[in-house]
Amino acid sequence: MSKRSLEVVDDAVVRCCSPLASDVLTEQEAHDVARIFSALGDPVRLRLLSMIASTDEACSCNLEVPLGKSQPTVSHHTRILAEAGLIVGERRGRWTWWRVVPERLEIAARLLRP
Amino acid sequence: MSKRSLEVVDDAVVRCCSPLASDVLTEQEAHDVARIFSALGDPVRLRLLSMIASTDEACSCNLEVPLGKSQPTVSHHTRILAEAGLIVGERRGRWTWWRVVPERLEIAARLLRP
DNA sequence: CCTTTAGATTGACGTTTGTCAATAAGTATG
DNA sequence: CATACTTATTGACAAACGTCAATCTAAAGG
Repeated sequence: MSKRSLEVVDDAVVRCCSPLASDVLTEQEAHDVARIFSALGDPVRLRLLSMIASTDEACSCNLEVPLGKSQPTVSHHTRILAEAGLIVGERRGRWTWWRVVPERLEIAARLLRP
Repeated sequence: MSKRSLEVVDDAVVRCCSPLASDVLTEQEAHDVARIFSALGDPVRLRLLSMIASTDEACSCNLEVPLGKSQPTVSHHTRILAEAGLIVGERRGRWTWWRVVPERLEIAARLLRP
């Protein structure tokens, strides 16, 4: 695991993919995109992501309460979203500010819709 | 569990949702959409889906070999995709023919891209 | 320094998931 | 019916996941 948990761990998928119906995904492509979708495949993470997406930047300190999850749990989920490249965090002073990475969402969207 | 495993189990999500950034997802919305994304969140299922999407209809008999998975495993994955509403299966004679449900993919896509 | 605060990490736990062998169920054909 | 064939289901098992209490790390302010 990377020393800095905030960065995108796997960016090979940036070049991925044609729409689902165009070509059969290779195992590598499928593996890479599945990482994005499985990060999206949890209700708590989806709400987390929509909270971050609804503002320009969101501080972790504002996410815990509305989610109704413990601080370690929120941290766990932000980590997974970050490792999937869907959000990036920037530490400023005491707080970490999160924002979405639209290009990353676009990769997933492009697979689902021509 | 439904008696007929081929039908869509949960279609409440058909009305879902605005793009991620528009509003914070409710728990119910998040739960419903997460079901779609988590069905997409496995490499084998993604390849399965892209195989089906690449032809009008795909027979299970043609999926096993290229996937390199056992017959029960393929059946398991088609079931999960079907329960997420992403594919529907129709039994014709000995074979089951699968096809994708584009409106269902569209629900997921609309969440990711305005 | 010391204290406080925000966030990450660790460890433990029960649950869910992906996989396959074995078996059952449904369908065509002799 | 009996047999062969295709798909679904069951049961088992290891691996991965979601959760939280406890702990650690890093930053700010006195």
